[in-house]
Amino acid sequence: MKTGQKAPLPEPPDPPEGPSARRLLTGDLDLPAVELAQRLIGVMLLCEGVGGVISETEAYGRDDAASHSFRGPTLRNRSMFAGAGAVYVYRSYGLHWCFNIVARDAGAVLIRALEPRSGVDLMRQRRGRTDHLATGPGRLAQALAINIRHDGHDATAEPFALLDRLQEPDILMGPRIGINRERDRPWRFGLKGSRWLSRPIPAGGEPIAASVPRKEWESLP
DNA sequence: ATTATGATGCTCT
DNA sequence: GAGCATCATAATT
Repeated sequence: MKTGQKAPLPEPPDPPEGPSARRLLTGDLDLPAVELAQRLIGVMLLCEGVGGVISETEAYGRDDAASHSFRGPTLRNRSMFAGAGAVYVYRSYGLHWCFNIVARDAGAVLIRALEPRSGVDLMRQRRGRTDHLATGPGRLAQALAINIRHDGHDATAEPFALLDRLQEPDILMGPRIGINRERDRPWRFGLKGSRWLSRPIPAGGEPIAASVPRKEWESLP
């Protein structure tokens, strides 16, 4: 019998998604932030061919005090006002880059984690380690070499690619991480059962029907 | 296992 | 000067 030792994690194989997945277009991204955040779970994100399957997202709405767009356009957040499908990149805590895809009406979806699938060796090299390659927004950006120079680019065009999922995933929801305002909104979404999450989704964050928006979350009290 | 803390740069008050 | 949509390391149960 085994001791309590945890088994080393097998590294992910290359391209299971294959070339058959449809590439998402700007029109696919023109959704309210809460819907887009769910729509992107299971989608493959690549930057110059390096990336994997999105496993965790967070939605930030226009009328959401936790959102960078809440107080209107500024130099930093101008990409959030560039229309759905734009890339919004900002620096976090002075050290890390965070990658967002802009949703409808100056909302955005923070891509918080993905399952490495393509270019894993390069991701390891950039991260300087073999595990925890893209679980967490700062780690993800480092692994994909995303930085401020990508701000304002089109998420559906080179160097980026979004390849659609082939099946509707089961999605968990929970409170967003690292914010102090609007803590009550369960706008963090994760692929059910995935180990590629920055943190587990707390129990009680019940599964929701994949990609079905809940209107009651969309309006402010 | 969980909690604390320092690093670091930019935007807005 | 305050406050971050964070992460890695160290200290502590």
